[in-house]
Amino acid sequence: MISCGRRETVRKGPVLAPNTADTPEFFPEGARVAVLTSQPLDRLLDYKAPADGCFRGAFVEVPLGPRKVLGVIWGPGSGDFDLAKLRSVIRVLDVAPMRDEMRAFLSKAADYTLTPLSAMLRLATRAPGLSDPPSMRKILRLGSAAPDRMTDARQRVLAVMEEFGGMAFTPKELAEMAGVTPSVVKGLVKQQALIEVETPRDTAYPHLDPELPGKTLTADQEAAAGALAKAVDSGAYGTTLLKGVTGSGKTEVYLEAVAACLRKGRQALVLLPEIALTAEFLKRVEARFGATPAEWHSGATMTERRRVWRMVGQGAAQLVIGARSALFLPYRDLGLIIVDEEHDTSYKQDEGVMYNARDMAVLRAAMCSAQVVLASATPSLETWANAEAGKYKRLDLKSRFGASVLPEMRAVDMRSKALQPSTWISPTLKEAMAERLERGEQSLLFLNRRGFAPVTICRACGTQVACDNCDARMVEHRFMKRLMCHQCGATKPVPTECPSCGVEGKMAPVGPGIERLSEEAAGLFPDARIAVLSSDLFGSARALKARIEEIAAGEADIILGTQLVAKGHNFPLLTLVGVIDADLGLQGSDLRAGERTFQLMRQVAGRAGRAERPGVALMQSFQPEHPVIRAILSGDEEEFWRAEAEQRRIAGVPPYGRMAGIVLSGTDLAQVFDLGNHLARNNGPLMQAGAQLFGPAPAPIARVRGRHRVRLLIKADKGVALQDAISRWLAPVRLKGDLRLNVDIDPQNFF
DNA sequence: AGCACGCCGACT
DNA sequence: GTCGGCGTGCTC
Repeated sequence: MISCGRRETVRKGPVLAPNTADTPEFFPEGARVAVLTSQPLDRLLDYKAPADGCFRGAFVEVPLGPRKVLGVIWGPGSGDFDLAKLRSVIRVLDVAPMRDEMRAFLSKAADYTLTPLSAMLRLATRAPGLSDPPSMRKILRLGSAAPDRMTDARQRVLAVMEEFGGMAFTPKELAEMAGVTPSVVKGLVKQQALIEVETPRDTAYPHLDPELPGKTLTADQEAAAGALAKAVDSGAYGTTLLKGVTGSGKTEVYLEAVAACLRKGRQALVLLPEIALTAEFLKRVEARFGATPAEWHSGATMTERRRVWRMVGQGAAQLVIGARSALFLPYRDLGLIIVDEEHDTSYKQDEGVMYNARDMAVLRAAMCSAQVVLASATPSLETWANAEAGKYKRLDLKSRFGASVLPEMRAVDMRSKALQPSTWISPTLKEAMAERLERGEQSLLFLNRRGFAPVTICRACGTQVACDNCDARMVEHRFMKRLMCHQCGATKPVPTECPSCGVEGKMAPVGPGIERLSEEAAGLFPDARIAVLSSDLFGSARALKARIEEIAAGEADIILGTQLVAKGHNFPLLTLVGVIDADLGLQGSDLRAGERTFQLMRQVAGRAGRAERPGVALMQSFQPEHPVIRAILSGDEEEFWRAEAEQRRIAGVPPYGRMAGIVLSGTDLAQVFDLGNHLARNNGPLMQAGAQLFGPAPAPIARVRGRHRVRLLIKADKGVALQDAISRWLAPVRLKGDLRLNVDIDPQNFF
């Protein structure tokens, strides 16, 4: 992460032109107002407006029972609550009020995801200290008085102040800069040669300059950038699919759209998968605009979050680079949303509020007349189909270096290879790796399985060790010398005797995991520097990113990675990608399995030879004639999408039909099933809407953390008002005991 | 989400 | 008798 430093240019007032489009309704003292609180109540509460009144959209503190909670003035009160019991809003908070378009966005998003509005508000207020007054700090200014006696040290301090005229320093910073002790500074303050001024701790983000020269674009990129800029200039809503293979310069192109947006005085947001939000990326943005933008991600400190939230609301952050939830920041005038790697599955939140940030970006943009750019080398079928149907515009970027830079892609037919037991690197792949090693280039082996071995089996009775809480098989993790459940995280020691038949010494690891693959690679190439990139080997996203940067700089010869490595990192020395098991994910019940495999392989393949050196991608497969594998190898993407689209159309599944999942869970299986059966029997609203209901059936992972899970699946035609039917269907449900019900509109994971 | 209210088992 | 378990229900 790049530190912006704390010495920002002091900037008074918002960077953007004042936005006076709407003047929200005012409620005088004592008027009845409806307040949305962040408490999970799922309805508005009436209060009396505070002394001095309040505007619609104001963030307020209200009494709720014995507590004070955060809320937003949503509109006039409903009036059906006893006036005598009505309590007063305590105070209006000192933050930018919520804009009408944001209120509308949260409402629509709540309706779409069937999530209580209060949960949406919580998503939109995930910053600390909103109820506190803006935190202040003391900074120093040059005073008018001259010090009584000029000393060397004092001279140095004043020189620093002169030199950095527009900058704000705390006493400590100034002392450090001038190389003097704090007491020198203190002395100058006492004599009024320096004056202490209280200023808000949260300062505006440095100004971004869209007029700085960008990278030289090819004619192709120029045309795409021009089209995006024109769309942004229109000031209207629109969505564009920006498709281009790795190395085609998508980032440079969409940064020009950002530049157009900044020129217009509107804010821009670049959404990235969390893992792609790297220092390297921020450096590219800084190089284009001359300063670092605001950054929003899960690892941000409280202080950073507060500053981003407040400054975004004041229009004092022109550009936010952020993960999924940056979509819910209180932008003052959002004109452009880039969703980079739009197909990435991490855009779908699978816990709590289950939303797809890609879809919500389109919704938000439609509500605030902004443009959306969905960027990807391998778009999701939904996006591809929307472009086909003309709902989205589509811009295709050719590779900057011509077609020749696409790596040579070949399948390694594993049926003809007689591999040693418990080895997974074919001779073909081994040979290619040896070549790279000799030339000082990097190889990457991709295997989407964490741990050492996915299964531990008893060679005496065939029992597979399963988790005590879930029905999932436990994965051996040799680095921590334990078995782990990837569903609930429970661990236990690797048993020496079979938990089922009791026979000693017959427990054996079966199948490959990334750790085991690294042992094999180390055995084949004892002198090579091997790096393993698996999410469970890193304590923090920061540590992982740091390691990725080291590797990119050449700190490894062989990189072994899980899903992580397919997410848009640039390894300039990489010229070989080996996909250990290209068949993983082709089978299975997930309707997007084919698409996922396709994206993953394309993207992993895109790693190879991104720089000047040509790359090779080898895919080890037991079914090299499978349409997905063949589509990848042939390079004919459109053919793949057309075939996949046709299959989905026939099956009536997204994007040609609508789906929703209902997951019921609880500790008592019978109770969970009872509820499932009850829901299935009382399915009137669904049937009236013409939807189909499947289940209840045990969810694919039937037990997680000791809770039984039962799933209902709803399928409907595209035109059906699915949310409306589901909410009418579920309205009478009262959950007893520890039963839980989760609605997942457009499920991505079928778990 | 909290927090109170309330209705049944094992203690002084 | 009463202390406290956490199921149920309310918060303008």
